[in-house]
Amino acid sequence: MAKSPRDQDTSRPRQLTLTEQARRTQLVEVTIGLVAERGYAGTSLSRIAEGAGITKAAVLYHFPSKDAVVSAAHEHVLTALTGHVAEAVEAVPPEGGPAAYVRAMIGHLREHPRHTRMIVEAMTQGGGDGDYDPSLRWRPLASLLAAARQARGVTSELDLRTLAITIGGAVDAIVAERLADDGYDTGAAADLLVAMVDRTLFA
Amino acid sequence: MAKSPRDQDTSRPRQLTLTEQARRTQLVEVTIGLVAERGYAGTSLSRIAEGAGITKAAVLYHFPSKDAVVSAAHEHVLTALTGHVAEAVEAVPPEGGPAAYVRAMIGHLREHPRHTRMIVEAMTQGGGDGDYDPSLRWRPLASLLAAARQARGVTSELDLRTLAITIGGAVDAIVAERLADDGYDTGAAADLLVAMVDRTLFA
DNA sequence: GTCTATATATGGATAGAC
DNA sequence: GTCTATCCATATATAGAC
Repeated sequence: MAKSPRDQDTSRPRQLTLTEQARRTQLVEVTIGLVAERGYAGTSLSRIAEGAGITKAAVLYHFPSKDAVVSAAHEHVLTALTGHVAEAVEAVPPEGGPAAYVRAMIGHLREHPRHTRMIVEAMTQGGGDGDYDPSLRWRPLASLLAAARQARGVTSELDLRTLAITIGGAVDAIVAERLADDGYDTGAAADLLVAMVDRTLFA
Repeated sequence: MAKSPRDQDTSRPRQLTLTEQARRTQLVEVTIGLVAERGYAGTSLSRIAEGAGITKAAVLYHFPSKDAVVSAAHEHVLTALTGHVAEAVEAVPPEGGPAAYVRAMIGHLREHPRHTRMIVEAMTQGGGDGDYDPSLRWRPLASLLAAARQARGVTSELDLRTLAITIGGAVDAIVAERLADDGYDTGAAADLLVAMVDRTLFA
């Protein structure tokens, strides 16, 4: 039996061949698409194989299991999202951090609607990983909120955890609405959310 | 083969026997529990039957299909939630409607954590129904917001659709956080959310 | 009203040929 | 590197006995 690329010795990382890379990328893309339109439950090994034009066994040559394919897809969309948001936040002064965060999140998910479903599913079911830890999401944002307040010299009491959780949920809901209605103006929605947040944050 | 109770002539609705009622109720309860702890995907006919102490075939005697069981469970939790919230909203003057809505939603889901997962799953995958229509959720809330503003005589421009969507997402996120952390104070969270909403609504 | 037995489909995964 | 063939588990659902 041929050795799977995943089984290679990882101590001296080897360059994947171009075709291997292409296949893996293709499989990840197909998986993202399937999750987007049929949901996590409707994404089977058979359909992934079918979408890529190969057999189930061939898929399992490139990845050790179905969960590994889904995890790779999950990681891919998450990396893209966090990278985009981090870049946007770092490009503005601390006071503008929260606003940049909100606009980058909504903007990215609006531009990549196929990624959106994948991310949502990953949060509710832990798509391949163990359980999802919500604090991974709100803690970074809470830090951002604290930094913004400090930069403005605001010292009043405020539950930043709840504010961060609230913002996260609001972003999700706005993106979901956009998914259900192409005509929904996410820019205006982001503006309103930012206004609410800023008023609360700097009060 | 015995006639299923679901196959009866519906033109003259018949009283279900007590044992039938009890079984159906039990099956719905078991299903809610399963969805709560194993998710929608992990809720199979076998496990429902096992949980109720009967066989798969027996379950399919009381319901025409597995999806019918899940739909019934879904309907049950949704009816309980909307009933509770409607009652709370009607008990206060219009200006207090939005606050009552938020507190009732968070309070109910906090008191019935097993229902929560079921409702969330129903929204993301349409648990048995077709696709979920988000406007079914935000439209009633938007009306509530409009009524509150009118009662206070506020006439400024405000995107009530986005505000309603935002509130819904925030409530979901707060409830989810509570699910992940028993120590999270949902009362304080509701207070903060209500404060944010009222400030935006009556500005 | 509930069971046994069975039909049938689909899922993920493996062994070994080529 | 990909395929055929196969295995095994689990799923929903039905037919008919009791």
